[in-house]
Amino acid sequence: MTQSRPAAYGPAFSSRTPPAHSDLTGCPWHDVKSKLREVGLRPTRQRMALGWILFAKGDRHVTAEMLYEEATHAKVPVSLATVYNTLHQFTEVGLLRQVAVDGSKAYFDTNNTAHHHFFVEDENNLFDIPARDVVVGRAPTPPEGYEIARIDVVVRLRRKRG
Amino acid sequence: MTQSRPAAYGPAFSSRTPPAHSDLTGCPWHDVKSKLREVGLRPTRQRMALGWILFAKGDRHVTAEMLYEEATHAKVPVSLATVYNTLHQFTEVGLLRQVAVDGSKAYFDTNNTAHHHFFVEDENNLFDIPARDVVVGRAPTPPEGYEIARIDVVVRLRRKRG
DNA sequence: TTAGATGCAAATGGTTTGCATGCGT
DNA sequence: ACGCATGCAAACCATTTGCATCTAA
Repeated sequence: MTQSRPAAYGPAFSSRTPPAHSDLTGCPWHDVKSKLREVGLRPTRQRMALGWILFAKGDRHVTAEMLYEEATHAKVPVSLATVYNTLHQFTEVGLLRQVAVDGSKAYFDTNNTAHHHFFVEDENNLFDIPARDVVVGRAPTPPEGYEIARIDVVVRLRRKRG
Repeated sequence: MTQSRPAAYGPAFSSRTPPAHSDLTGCPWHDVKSKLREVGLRPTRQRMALGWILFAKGDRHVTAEMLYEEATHAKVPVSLATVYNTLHQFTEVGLLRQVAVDGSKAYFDTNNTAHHHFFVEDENNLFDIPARDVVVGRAPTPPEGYEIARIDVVVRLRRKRG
């Protein structure tokens, strides 16, 4: 659950945002700022910081509390309320996806492409299922008047005893 | 497993006085009592009542609050704490299954056979996906040291706009 | 009789909200 | 300067817990 510093930028990060200025190519700060601008959110200090933490390291699954602690550790002054606000705003504009696995707390996923999850209840650990391992065979027929908004698959795991 | 109740049972649930004897074979009161005995739970007044409400009408998806209100309406004196206790105990022994769809409240499903769900977010409506409409094609390979405990599929629906 | 069950109320924990102050444009 | 953004603390809500009182066996 602990996160290493966002100091080292993750590998794959630039899926969009053509590099504008040579020396800053691929710089998360830039990417985050563009990301925010693109979706119409003012790039404030805390949104930038949270966005940096969230998107600079590839796919992540965080809870509000986790993100708050990370930000605090990273010496970024943010209130928990703002973390919640930001997570929701990011979700609204499609930057994040909310995953319901544990009735008690909400997880947010930085990977908003179609994919599913593994969840280890005893460890409260949530992670992506490799895209190869397709799980959904065919979508069920929705009842009259409804259409499918999304299909969530959570494969719950337990430690193999032995 | 044994889910299909004899069905025909009036909605009216008069009082806490369980019909004591006579021709009660197949009567939910009986079934519930056996059910409880089988799993080693003492058939107390409130457990009987809650079990009756839950299992006498086929597949159901309830929240603690819903069950509490139903019981109250049915003139069954139960405290909310007991409803929670009972739901959890029933779940532990396999009489119920907990479904995580909405991060905020917990739903309990009386159908504990393998199946999945449709969930209409705007209506907070949860219901089973017909068994025919198999959704899971193949199970993903769990990571080393883990095994699959269960696979939950939630197909989120939205009203078809038209 | 006695372990287990229940009820109430207070405690918890995650999340939200109201409102005064701060900051990006 | 304007208006959204932020922080804090109080409010909220679903759920849990402590403890004294019942009750099924």
